[in-house]
Amino acid sequence: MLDLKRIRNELETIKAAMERRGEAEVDLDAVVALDEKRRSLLQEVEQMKSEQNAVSREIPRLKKEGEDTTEIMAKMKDLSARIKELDGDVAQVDSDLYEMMLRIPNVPHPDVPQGETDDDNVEVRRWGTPLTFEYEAKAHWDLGTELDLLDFERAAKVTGARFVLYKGLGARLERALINFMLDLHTERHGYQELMPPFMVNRQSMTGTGQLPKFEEDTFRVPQKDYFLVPTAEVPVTNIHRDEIIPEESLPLCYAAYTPCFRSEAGSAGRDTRGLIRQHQFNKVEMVKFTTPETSYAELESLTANAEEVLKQLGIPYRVVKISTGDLGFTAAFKYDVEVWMPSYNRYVEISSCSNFEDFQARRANIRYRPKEGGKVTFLHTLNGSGLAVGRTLAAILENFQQPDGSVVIPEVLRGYMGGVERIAVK
RNA sequence: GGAAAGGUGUCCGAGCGGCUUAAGGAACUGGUCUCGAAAACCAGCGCUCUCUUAUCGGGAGCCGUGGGUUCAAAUCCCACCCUUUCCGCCA
Repeated sequence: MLDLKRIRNELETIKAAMERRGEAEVDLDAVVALDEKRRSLLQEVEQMKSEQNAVSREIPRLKKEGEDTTEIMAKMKDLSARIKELDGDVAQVDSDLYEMMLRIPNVPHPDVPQGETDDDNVEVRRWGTPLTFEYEAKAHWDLGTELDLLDFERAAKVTGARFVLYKGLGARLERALINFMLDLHTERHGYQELMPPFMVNRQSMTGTGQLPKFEEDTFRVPQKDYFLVPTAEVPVTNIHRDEIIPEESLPLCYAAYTPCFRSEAGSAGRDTRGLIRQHQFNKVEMVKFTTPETSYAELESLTANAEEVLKQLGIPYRVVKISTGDLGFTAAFKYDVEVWMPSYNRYVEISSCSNFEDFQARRANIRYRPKEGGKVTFLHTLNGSGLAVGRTLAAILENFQQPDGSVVIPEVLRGYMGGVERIAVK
């Protein structure tokens, strides 16, 4: 959520920012008009309340002195009724304004490249060299099926489309990746491991920005109005909702594994084969809470932490700066890490590392108390995948496939795989 | 699912219609004392909105959430949420 005062005072700047995002539906003039209406109502009703309070303070004294208060009481009853009426109007305006504010996206950082789609994202660096195959490289869904690691058909029978059943060494490899990533981030990168609830309430989903705008992308549990987590970002960011954190404790760095559930509404027909786009997938997520001054430096290290996973695995990747058209609702700035995927013959997103600045902190009311006695202030939140596990497994199958149809296991994973060095057709 | 107790500021905790402008601690920030520190003492110290604004200052609201009663609600009533304990069920 943006700062209403900022919209009021820097209207043209914010308008330009929405323009940059290509957000035509955001009606900032309506927000400003409603804000003005709210403040004029407030002035009126607060003046009345002030009078009510003053008179109410007098009543006990008058009674004590034996004065007749029936006339005053009658007047105050009238005033009280008018206050109640106006309070109702204020509440209505407040809630309308809040609903509008919840649907306004974040202001992009000035360094975000201008663009309309992901084609306008800007590559910032590459690591590793994509392999050239002497033969036709197989896609991970074929490799996974042939090696009996992945079973899409039976997953469809058990549940439906866009689910997968991991089998044998496939399940083992998925689990090995989760453990490897968590160990790397907790032991080497200084994150605290968390295992949060996999369902969250509506307030949490609103706090991180999935709601109210993107409810159709979620899986909802109707009995309790809970939501299956679309990413660990939601439960982990919300653990500090409505809290004030001493600056000495910052930055707070958490790493968490969760399955992620997404309905992928509007993605019909895209990436229908394989592990790339599933209703349920595993992910290790990194989340940081920082001061405003350090958040961009922390974003660099967060991104480096995600990249380190791929460096250790030995999979070629690149990092791109996301353009305004591809930025996403909540982010002020975002890097994507993309792995080389031979079957796609291009780089595919495997991690998004975002700085939300104070956008989520405002929604979720997460603040910090400055060391030097300053005013309690909204902190900055960041997060990034470290990494999407299913896509990592897919990248391993494709990048480490051998001419005989087997797949070599990256060295760093072998300890997690009971020493298995290669998965071959039985 | 049933029963009981409870949710108060950064933390602990009192208050249960108008002597509350939310007591009292703790923490924190100044100051006194000290060679220095600790202790002690003195003072300051909540959040949100709003008016006026360079500041100072004024007003309103905030005691789990939302309604209601009343001239007046932390306090009374209703609904809901959460926590703890006990019972039931259960991996």
